[in-house]
Amino acid sequence: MNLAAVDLNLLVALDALLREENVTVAGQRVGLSQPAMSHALARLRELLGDELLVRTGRRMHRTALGHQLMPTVRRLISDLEATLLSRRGFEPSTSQRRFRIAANDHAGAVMLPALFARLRSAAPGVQLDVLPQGDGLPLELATGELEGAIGTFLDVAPPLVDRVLFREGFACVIRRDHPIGRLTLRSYLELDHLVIASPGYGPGVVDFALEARGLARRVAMRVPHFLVAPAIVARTDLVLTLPRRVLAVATDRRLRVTKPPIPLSDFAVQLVWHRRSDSDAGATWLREQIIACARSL
DNA sequence: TGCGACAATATCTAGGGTCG
DNA sequence: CGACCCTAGATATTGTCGCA
Repeated sequence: MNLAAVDLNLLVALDALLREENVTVAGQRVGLSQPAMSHALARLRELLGDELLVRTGRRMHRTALGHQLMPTVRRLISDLEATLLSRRGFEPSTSQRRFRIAANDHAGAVMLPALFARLRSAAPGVQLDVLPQGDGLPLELATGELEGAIGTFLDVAPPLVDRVLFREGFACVIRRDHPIGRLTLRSYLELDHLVIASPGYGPGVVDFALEARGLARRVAMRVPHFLVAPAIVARTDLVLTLPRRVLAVATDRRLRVTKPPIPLSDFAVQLVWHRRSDSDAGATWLREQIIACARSL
């Protein structure tokens, strides 16, 4: 294949097609109409001698080759983006760039209000997309899909880089008119617990601390997001152990906040990024904003 | 069976390259 | 510099599939 004879714009179309598995959406993503994208797909099929996407009912699915090409194509596109963006530099006041970061519930609620205010003031044109943390986080960072991730990460290894934004401790919460008096270790174990089953923080630390003393708590309910948890505690006899800073954003007058009746080690909230984005002036600027924001917490 | 969603196709247009 | 050609993208339309 003669590379000079290949329209490298097709690489952009291929990237969008493989990621979206949808011709219409892929077209919207790169600013083409559906027929134009369909035409690009036809040219790619001709060029590569493979269907790349096959229709199954109403959906399109990647072929084996499509699946195999996807990470390579993504890496090529994102390397190109990073190269061009870093050469251009980054001007916050005029930038229209869209940044994407992942954040868990806790980090998001604690960091995002201040971060967004900071971005709005310094860079009114930039857009910030915050996505949930999925299993594919390392790949998303490596391919430039995400500029960074905020949360608790136990094993960060090169080429990923991390920086501790702040350390977080725990508090216990029960409803203000709860019949139980002081929250002692004994009453803590007698009560039913509400657990926030969000990965990366909280429950694990509590359970390990209890287990080290040969104790265990009784979990009556699990919720995926901590923002609903205080409202549930306010109307039930459940006890909730949660990161302390959460209470600053989810305050409820019906709640009584106490110290946990057992010592719980605090945990780090980190910013993680891929080394490749060190050469991306915009991503570097965004990281500086996040770090400055954490410092002001 | 009709409708909506989405991919593919037909046809037209505009922009860029080549050549005389 | 103008005529011509090629190609990508747009609009309009058709085909296919799933669902109520």
